[in-house]
Amino acid sequence: MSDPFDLADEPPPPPPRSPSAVLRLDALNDTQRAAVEATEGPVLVLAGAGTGKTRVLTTRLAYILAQGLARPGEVLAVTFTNKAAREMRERVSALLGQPVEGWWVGTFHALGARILRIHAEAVGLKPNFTILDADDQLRLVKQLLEAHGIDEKRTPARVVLAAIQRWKNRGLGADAVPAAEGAGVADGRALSLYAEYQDRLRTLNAADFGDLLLHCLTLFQADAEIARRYQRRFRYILVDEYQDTNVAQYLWLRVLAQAHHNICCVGDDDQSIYSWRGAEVGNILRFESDFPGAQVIRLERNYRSTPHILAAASGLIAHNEGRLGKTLWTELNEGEKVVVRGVWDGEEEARVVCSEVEALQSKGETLNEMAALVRAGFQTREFEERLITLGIPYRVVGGPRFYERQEIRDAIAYLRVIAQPDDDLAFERIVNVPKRGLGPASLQAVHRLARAERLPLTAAAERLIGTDELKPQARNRLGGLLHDFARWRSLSAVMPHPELAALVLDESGYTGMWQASKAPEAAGRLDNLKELVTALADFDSLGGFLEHISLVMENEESTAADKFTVMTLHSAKGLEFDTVFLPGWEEGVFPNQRSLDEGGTAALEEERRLAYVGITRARQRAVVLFAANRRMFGRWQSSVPSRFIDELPPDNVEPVSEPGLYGTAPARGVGGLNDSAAWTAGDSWRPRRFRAQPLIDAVAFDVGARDAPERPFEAGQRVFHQKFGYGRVIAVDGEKLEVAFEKAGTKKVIDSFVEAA
DNA sequence: AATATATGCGTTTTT
DNA sequence: CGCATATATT
Repeated sequence: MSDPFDLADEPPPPPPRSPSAVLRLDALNDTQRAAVEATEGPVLVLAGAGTGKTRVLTTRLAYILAQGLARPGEVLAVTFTNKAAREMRERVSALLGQPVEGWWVGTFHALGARILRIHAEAVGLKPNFTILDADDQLRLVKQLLEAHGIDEKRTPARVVLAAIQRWKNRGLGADAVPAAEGAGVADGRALSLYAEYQDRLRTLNAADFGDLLLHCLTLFQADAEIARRYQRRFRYILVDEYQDTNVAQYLWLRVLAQAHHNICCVGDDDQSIYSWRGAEVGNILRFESDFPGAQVIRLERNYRSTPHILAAASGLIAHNEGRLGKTLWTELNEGEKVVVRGVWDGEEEARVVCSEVEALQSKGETLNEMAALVRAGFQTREFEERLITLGIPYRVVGGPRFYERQEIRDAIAYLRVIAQPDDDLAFERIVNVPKRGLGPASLQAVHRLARAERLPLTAAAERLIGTDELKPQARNRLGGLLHDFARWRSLSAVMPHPELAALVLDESGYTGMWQASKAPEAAGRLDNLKELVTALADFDSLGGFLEHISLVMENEESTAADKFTVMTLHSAKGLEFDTVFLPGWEEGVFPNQRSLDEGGTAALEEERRLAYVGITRARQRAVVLFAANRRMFGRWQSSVPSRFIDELPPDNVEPVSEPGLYGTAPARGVGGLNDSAAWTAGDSWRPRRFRAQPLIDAVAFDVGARDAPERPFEAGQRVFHQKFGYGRVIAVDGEKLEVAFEKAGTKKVIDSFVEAA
C-alpha cells in the first residue's frame, strides 16, 4: 500500500527472461493455453461457467511475470470482489513459487482509491479523505432534502441517491448530465441536488464509492501528464468478470490501456446479473469495436457439471437473445437429470430439501457440498426454520455484516472523527452517543453556524463554545467532547492504535453505555467491540484500518465446519457445489414480479441468466422446486410454475411431483428421484395443466396429513397418518401403501398421506 | 428523552 | 406477516 511508485520515471526495460521462472502450461487445454499466451494486444476471453476461467486468469498473470514481460508493478489486475483479488494473489504467488510484491491487484474501488489518495488534491480532496458507505450517503441526501424543505414522502432520499449513483455509474459528473435527464427525477431537482451533494462531499473531505472511479476519470482528463504516467506504467491489464463492469469502469480501463493496449478481459455475458447495479452487458458485447484488433477466445469446455446439468442450463439460456453465444461441452459422464419437483407450499419445499440433504449426508456427502440458492432473502427463512428443527448445521450467506452493526459503526465513527475532523457524518453520529445532553437544540445551533460560515461541524462547534449562544450546561459538555477529541487526536500520534481505540471507547463512555444497558443484546455488542479492537491490531495504522473497512465490507466466514449453505443466487456466482437446490421457481418469485412488471424483456433475460447461473453451480445434482402455494407478505397466494421450468429441455429433466397435486409421478427420496414412470417428460407439468387441476385437488387434501414421503416406504416401516394414527406398512405398490394401523385397522392409503414415524 | 402506537412497504447488493 | 421508520404520547 505504501509503495510510492515513482511515476515520473519511465520504467526500466523488463528484466531478462529467467529460465528458472518458466511456467508450465501443460495442465491447460489448448484454448486455455492460447488465452494465456496471447499476451499482446486486446483479448476478450469468453469463459463459460466452469471452464476454468480463474485458472486461465491466474496462469496468464503468472506467465507474464515469469516470462519477464513486465515487472510486478507494471501489471494491473482488476476484480470486483476482495475475495477474487485475494484468490488471485494467492494463486499467482503459488504458481510462481514466491510471493509477488508491489503489483496492482485489487477491486476497481480499491485501486481507484489507491490512485486517488496519491492525487487527492487534484480533485479537491485531501489525501486522508473518508470513504462513505451507503448509510452515510443516504443520510447526506436526507439532510439535503431537509435543508430544501423537500417532502421526503414525495421525493424519497433513496430515489435521489439512486439517480446520483446511476449517473456516476455512467461516468457522468453533475455538470455532464444532460439537462433533460434530470427533469424526470425528484421534481426536476435531482440534478441540482447531485451538484450540491458533491459539494457537500468535498466539504466533508469524503468520497463515495462512485467517486473512487469518477474522480479518477476527472483526474485523468484534467491532467494528461498524470494519465500518461499510469498508461505507460501498466503494460498489462487483466480484468475479471468483465460482464459486470459499468460505464465508468469501462472508461477507467480504456484510459489506462491507452498506451500499451494489452488489456485482457475475462467474462461471460450469460452470467451478467448486475445490470440493476449499473453493469452494462454492452461492455462485453462491444469489446471488439471498443478495442480494435481484439482477439476473442472462447472457453467452452466445461469441467464442472454433468452433461444433463449443462444441457439443461444451455437449453434455458438459449431463450435469451443478443448473446455472444457459446457452446459448452463436457467429457464427463452423463449423470443424473435435473430434477424438477412440485410441492404444496413453501414449508413443504423446505422439508423436501432438508430431507434430501439428510439422505445425501447419510450416503456420505458433505454438507459443504450442498446449497440452496434462492432468488430473494425472504426465502431463506423457511429453510432456516427447518434446518434448525432437524439440527442440520447451516450457514446463511449475506446476513448482517460485522461492520454494519450499530455498535461497530458507532465505534468507527469515533475513530473517523479522530482521523479526519471534517467528517461531519461521523461526528453527528456520536455527538450524543452516549447521551451527553447534546440534543437537537444544541446540534441545531452548531449546524446553523456551520452552514453560515461554511465550516465543518467540529470547527463550528469549536467556535460556538467561545460564544454564549448555548446554555452553560450544553456548552460545557460540548467543550468537553471537543477537548477529548483533541486529546485523543494527539495521543494517536504516539499510542498504538488498538490501545487508542480501547481508550477512546472507554473514556467516551461508549463502553460504559452498553455495560449499563440491560438490553439482552448488550453483552454481544460488548463482545463485538472487543473484537473490533483486536481486529485493529492487524493494520499498521488507523488510516489503513479505516480504508480496509470502507472497501472490504465482506464477511469472512470460516469454511472449516461442515455446513449446508443457504444463499441468494447473486451471491452464488462463482461458486460450485456437488448438489444445488433451486427453490421457488414460480412466476412472481422467479422470475421476480418486479422485473416482470417494470423491466421488460431485458429484465426477464437477466432473470433467466440468474437461473442459468443457478443451474451451472451444480456439479452432480440440481433440484429445481416450485410450490403451488406460497405465503407472501402475509398472504397466501397460489402460484404458477416458473416459465423457466418450461424452458428446460425435457430430455434433461426428471419431473417429480406430489401425487394428486399435479397428476404426476409420486415423489420419492433420493433413491427414487428418477422414478418418473407416470410421467412423459415435456407435457404433464405444463402450466396449462397446473391451472386446470391443482387447486381443486389441492383443496381436497387433508392438508395436515399430507407430508411428503421423505424416502420410499418399505414394508415393515412404522408410519403416521393424520387421521388413522400410527401403523406399520404391510405392502407397497407404487404410491399405494397397505398399512396396518394400530387403532383404525388395515387400510390402503396413498403414500403422501403418511409420514415416516 | 424515552416509550408507545401508527404506517408503510416489501428483489437481487461484489464495493 | 415482520421490520423499519415516523409520529404521538407521557
